[in-house]
Amino acid sequence: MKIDPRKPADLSAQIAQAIRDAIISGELIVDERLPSEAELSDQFQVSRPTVREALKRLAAQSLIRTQRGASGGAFVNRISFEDAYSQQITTSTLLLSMNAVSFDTACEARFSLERACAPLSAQRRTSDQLATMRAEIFRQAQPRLSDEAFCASDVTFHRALVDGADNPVLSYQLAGAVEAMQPLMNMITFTARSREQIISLHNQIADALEERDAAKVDAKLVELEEYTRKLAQDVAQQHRKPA
Amino acid sequence: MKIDPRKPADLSAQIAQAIRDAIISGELIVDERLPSEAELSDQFQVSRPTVREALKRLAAQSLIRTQRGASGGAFVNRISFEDAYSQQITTSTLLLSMNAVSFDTACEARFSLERACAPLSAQRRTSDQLATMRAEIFRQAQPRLSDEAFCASDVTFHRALVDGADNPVLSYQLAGAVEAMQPLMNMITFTARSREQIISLHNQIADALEERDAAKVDAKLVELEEYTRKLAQDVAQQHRKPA
DNA sequence: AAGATTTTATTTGTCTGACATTTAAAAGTC
DNA sequence: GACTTTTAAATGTCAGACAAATAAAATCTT
Repeated sequence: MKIDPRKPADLSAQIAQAIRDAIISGELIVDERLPSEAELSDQFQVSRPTVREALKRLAAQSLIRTQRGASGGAFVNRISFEDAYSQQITTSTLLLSMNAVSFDTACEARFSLERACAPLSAQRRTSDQLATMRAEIFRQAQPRLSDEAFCASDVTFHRALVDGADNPVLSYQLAGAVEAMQPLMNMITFTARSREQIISLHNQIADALEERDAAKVDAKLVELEEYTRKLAQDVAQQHRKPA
Repeated sequence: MKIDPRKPADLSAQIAQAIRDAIISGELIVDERLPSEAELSDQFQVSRPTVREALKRLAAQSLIRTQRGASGGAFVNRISFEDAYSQQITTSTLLLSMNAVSFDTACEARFSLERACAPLSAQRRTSDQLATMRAEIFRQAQPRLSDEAFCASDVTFHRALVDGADNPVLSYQLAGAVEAMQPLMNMITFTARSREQIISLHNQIADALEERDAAKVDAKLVELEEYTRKLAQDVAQQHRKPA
């Protein structure tokens, strides 16, 4: 692990990159302890605060964890699916909100990915997952539910569907797409009529999963996508010419 | 933005989270300048190094960028698709390598997602993207190509397919899945026979895209997935009883 | 000798104060 | 008015110190 002090980039960024490369290449393995901050400052010929800034960068990416005390230090972290989820959700959410991604584009991506899970989910869904979906549908039918709570329940429903595929890699990839849509969905005002429609489709999706009918799940997801996009269009139109 | 100094977590982590929340909630908007490090240390009642560690954490997530000099400072960064790609690839790659995800699981996820793009790509692919795919197929046919280079070309081919869907959100999500598979794919030794088979399928996929035949693209992707999994199984079997 | 307690050493977390470097704006010069 | 110089503000880096946590070693007690 070497750095070039003449490079224009910040030393702490260079050091972080050097350690990151070592982790990715397998030179440093999971749970291995890095040299102490003092040793690293010697090794890279920089001060301790600079080393610390580098380590904090890596900690922010969940690449290392630190522990105080004797026999403490910085350890290479095994990135868990949990860690990866939350990072992905943060990034995806900001990516959509900051880059003026159209509702249609996001919606298309989300439903395309979700439909990719549908056949697997139809095969493998557990009764627990089906029960979760039914419970969320029940919650969605409560008339006093706020729009935000309705959307949150929608996310839970769809995550259960995705988890039904029983493939953690798929679940991880989808987490970003499904959750990142939520702020966009929150812009929609759901009328009693539109909620009824969505709940009906949710019920049909749950039915299809119960029957393990992949084609029907797919068809209903297509319907749901179309309906969702229509709702968004209505909102956009009302914005153009308000009452 | 407030922090609680009594909390067990590191101050720099708390400060980073407070600023992160402010960005996510929209309290801080893109290109807005954060207070200077000195001002932040006053505000949070901590020292400048602690503030700096917090800022480096945010910089590692591409949430802020910094600029030196007068009228410099830390600015809220617009997360680009580029930034998000590279972060996602790093995370996905480590996630797979560190968590003993089986080849089958990763492969299933990757092809499921890719098949989600196929119908859109069949509709929208440009002739440029088709040309890229043909060029990569040509490269793959070079007999002197190393296994690593063959895999790299494979990634380029499949990314072109995904980009054909003309949906940046989909491309972003897929980048992780496709690229993260590469280290796993690199474990496969491609014989002349298996390369021939893969190239043949690539050609048929390109043909199908040229004809805008979504069903055929899908079918060929299924074939390719099956063949890839078979190759991996052979490798695993050879490991069990080596020559 | 075994177990409980205290001490000690190590390591990260934090602070203070300083200097270097970069950069844009202000001041000065022709 | 255009160019040059100066200045001020901000981040980047350094050195040295102390605080706090923690595990291991040493000591004490029974």
